[in-house]
Amino acid sequence: MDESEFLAGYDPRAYPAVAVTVDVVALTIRGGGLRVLLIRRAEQPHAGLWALPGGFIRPGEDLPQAAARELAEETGLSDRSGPLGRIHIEQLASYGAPERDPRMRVVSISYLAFAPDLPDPRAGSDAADASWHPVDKLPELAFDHDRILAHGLERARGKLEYTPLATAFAGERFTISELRGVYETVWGVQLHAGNFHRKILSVPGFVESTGETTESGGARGGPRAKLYRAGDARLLHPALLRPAREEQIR
Amino acid sequence: MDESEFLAGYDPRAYPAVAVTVDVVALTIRGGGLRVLLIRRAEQPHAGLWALPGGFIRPGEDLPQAAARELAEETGLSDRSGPLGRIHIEQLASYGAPERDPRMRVVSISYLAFAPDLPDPRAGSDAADASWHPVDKLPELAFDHDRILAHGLERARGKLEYTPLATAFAGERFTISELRGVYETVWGVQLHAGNFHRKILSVPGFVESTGETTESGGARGGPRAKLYRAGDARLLHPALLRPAREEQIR
DNA sequence: TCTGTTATTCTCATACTGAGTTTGTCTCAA
DNA sequence: TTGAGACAAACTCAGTATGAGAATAACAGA
Repeated sequence: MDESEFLAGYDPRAYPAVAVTVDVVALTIRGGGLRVLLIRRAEQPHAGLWALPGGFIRPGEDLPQAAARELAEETGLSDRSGPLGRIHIEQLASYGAPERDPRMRVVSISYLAFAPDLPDPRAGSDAADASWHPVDKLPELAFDHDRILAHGLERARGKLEYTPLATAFAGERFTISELRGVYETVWGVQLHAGNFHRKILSVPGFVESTGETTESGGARGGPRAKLYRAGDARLLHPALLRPAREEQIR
Repeated sequence: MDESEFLAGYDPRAYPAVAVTVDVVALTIRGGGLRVLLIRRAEQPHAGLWALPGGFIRPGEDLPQAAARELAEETGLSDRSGPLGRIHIEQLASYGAPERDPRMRVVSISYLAFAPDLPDPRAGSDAADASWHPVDKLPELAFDHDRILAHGLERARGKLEYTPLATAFAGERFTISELRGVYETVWGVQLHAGNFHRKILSVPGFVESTGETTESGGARGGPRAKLYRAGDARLLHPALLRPAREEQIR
């Protein structure tokens, strides 16, 4: 049955109401680890549990717009100005299992956001509490948000392979080592510094030199590092592949 | 605002109704080309235009289930039995621009389906007409279905690179050349037969030999080809990359 | 000044890819 | 029956990419 034929022949209000929400998996790197923005639920069901920020879409509001608004409400930053201007947001997936919310039919469209070290979230009027949680030490999550988050993490890890997304986690200017830190943090593996360095500089358009170096060497020694900024590539070619794990192939 | 806090505090029925539909981009290979299943709209708006099969989700029905049902209704085949048992269905993306349907707010969750040469669709009671259209010679489509279809095609092309999806377009048993034909059709490029052959056999778990060969040589000559079936790999490693196009990198 | 750290560059063996060639089987038409 | 062309399969070879390790040099801190 075609959607519009349905609409022409039936009154949707005669069907049980369907609520459409957006949920945002917002990732940043803080304190040396990958973290996700969670809010603590104030109301039933699942009151007291942590959940992804999200909410009902508003009339006249597009989906990506709703996701940006939800994120802005939690971080206190506007999408238009300030550091949030560099935030990357993309659609992740949709979840609509009939019983995922015990009260009514809720279809949730999830978005994935990446950004360099964001400020502490402010608990809005609608959230009891909000904070950045290390993804490797998560509390129990409300609804099916653990599944959504797992999906977001896997998407983020995959996207580092063939897009310059890692630069979105770094500052405006960064060193190759900082970029390597992003990969190591998100992938949770150690990379060979020399090979990584060679690879980054050999992928066309990934990074471009600023001609500058850091003000001083590293905290524990070492020479000053050259500074780079993000290049103009939208895809990395050849891709920067994770070390293959046999278990994910079969 | 969290979805459930919203729900606890507000009556969703007080908001304008939101309709949730699924739309299916069903792809198959027929007549030497890649084709998509389209139905001709019988009702306004866009009556007479072609559209992707889809429809309203039903109470108690999960999203993938709704997509499978819509596809089954158009093809006349059940997902549980027959050739449709081998169909691959995955979620594509969601579309919810406020004005994408002129009558009311409609959020559509699109699904992508691949299958070997499917039978002719039967026009259901709800569709004026249904048929497989070559993707390189499309009619004008209703709503934003051109965008959804373009997204589906790009996803399909990408998935051939790192998953054994191509085998879902081939029959139960196939030759390396047939598999190469799938890649050439979906990607729209010519591949080097020798290199392709070497590559397919070198990727662990992509295909496994049946020990058999075709009954006779090709229509225009050539030796009998060995027959293979799909292997147990879920990811291809190393991946089978498309020839890089500069324009998609920058 | 000495020691340990780290950025950057090299080396070298192995793996993968693109392009072309070789061998032998098969269909079709003269 | 035979020759031409088609095609599966395997091979060659040069160019490129990757993994592992080592070398070099700049720098922090003791």
